[in-house]
Amino acid sequence: MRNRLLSAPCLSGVERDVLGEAIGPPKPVKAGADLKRQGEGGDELLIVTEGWACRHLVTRAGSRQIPTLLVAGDVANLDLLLFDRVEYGVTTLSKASVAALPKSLAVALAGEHPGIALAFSWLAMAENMALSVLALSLGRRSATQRLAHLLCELSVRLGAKDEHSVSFPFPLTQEQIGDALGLTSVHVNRVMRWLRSNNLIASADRVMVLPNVAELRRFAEFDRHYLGV
Amino acid sequence: MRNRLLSAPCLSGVERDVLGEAIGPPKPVKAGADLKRQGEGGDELLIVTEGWACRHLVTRAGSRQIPTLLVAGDVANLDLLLFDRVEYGVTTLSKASVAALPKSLAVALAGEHPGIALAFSWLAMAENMALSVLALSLGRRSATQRLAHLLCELSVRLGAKDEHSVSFPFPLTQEQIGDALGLTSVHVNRVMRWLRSNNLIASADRVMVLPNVAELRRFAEFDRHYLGV
DNA sequence: CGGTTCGTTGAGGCCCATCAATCTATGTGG
DNA sequence: CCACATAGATTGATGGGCCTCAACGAACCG
Repeated sequence: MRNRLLSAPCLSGVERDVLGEAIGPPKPVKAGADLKRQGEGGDELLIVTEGWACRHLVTRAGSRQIPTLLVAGDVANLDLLLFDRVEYGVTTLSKASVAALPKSLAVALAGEHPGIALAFSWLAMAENMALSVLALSLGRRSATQRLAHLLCELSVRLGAKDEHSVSFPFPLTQEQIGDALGLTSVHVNRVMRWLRSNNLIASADRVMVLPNVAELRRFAEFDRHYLGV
Repeated sequence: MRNRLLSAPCLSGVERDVLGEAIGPPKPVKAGADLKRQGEGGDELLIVTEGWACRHLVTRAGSRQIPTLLVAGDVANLDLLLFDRVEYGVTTLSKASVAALPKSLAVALAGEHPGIALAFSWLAMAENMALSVLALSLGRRSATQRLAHLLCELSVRLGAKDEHSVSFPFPLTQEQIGDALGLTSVHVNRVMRWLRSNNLIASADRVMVLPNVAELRRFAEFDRHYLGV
């Protein structure tokens, strides 16, 4: 089972085990469940073990932005470790399973094991790079490139084999995609049509197919280095 | 002298001193100097002690995005601590002074002092929240709100007194502002004109004046909580 | 079978980019 | 000290990418 936190390179074998055992058992959650409201606190880190979730922010007018999509193995609210409140909400986007790591326990472990403290840093810095690349997308890329780039990123994060053609489960609605890309669902639809008609994607039922990953990456100017992989 | 890293709440007094003494002396740098190229490595953390700098990414077509403006006290390339290469460039935007903290020394200190390791985490997570809020701006806010929000953020980060009217040094060109907001310099100019004609800003020579901070914040939907202050 | 969510498509309009010109400020060399 | 070059600010005209509004179809579900 993939776990982004446990895969930090700065963890020793012992530390990895200790940290792994501190994480509670996964619990099933419905789609569309608000795990955390924007600005709330809480006393446990949430780890998505199955399905999809996201962090999101909302303007007063009600439009939503998803800075981070969360897939199996991702930590939802890492910031909570060192901040009392967290400025984003966490919501499931599909049926999912979520495990908890008590904040106090995480802090204690970080104090005892330097490698665990570094693992938290590592994860935070990795998210940092991803968010910087997102800023480039949102600020400077066309809608088409933005979507293409997101799909390239997800194919890597979901561990798809690096072959000519790639496919992975993809349960998001076009509205949710739009919220991740700063677009409306209507425009996401048109952009997907364009990518499909150019054989860069071939979505089926809840499954995304990238028939020619190399070309899609070239088109999106995707460079996987920023994912820390 | 403000220092973002040393102001982490998880540092003990001793740790703060130890970390402070590990940082080298500030060295003067010209405006527009490339301290680090996109994708480069390096063996020292850079800390801006005076003037302005930025992290930036560039598309193949050459358009630039600045995810983070760096002012006095900010760490430029924190990610370097745990990653071999860093996916953004660092450039000064004005005449500046920059101090260095050797990477190996920083890692060693983090290993000996849990509080120092947590301070790195703290800073990374704080940047994380700022980047998430940036994503909301870039994805969902109008150009005018984006600029207003940036100015509100800078007034807080530069430590301006929280009075009815606020002013702070502001040496950026309109092109650099555009790169931070995902806009062209031409449009930045028009947006500034609009804000000026509505008495929300009153820029003088290299100095930004916010005559009515409360109203500007309301307009920008600015909530300083995300800055971890 | 009716209701709801999501995908799809069209028409029209606005925000912001693009291209281009002018103006000012700053500095530089003769 | 002036002529000139350069960078940045300002303004106009035009166009396009994406939003908004609206309608309809398709899939799913109780």
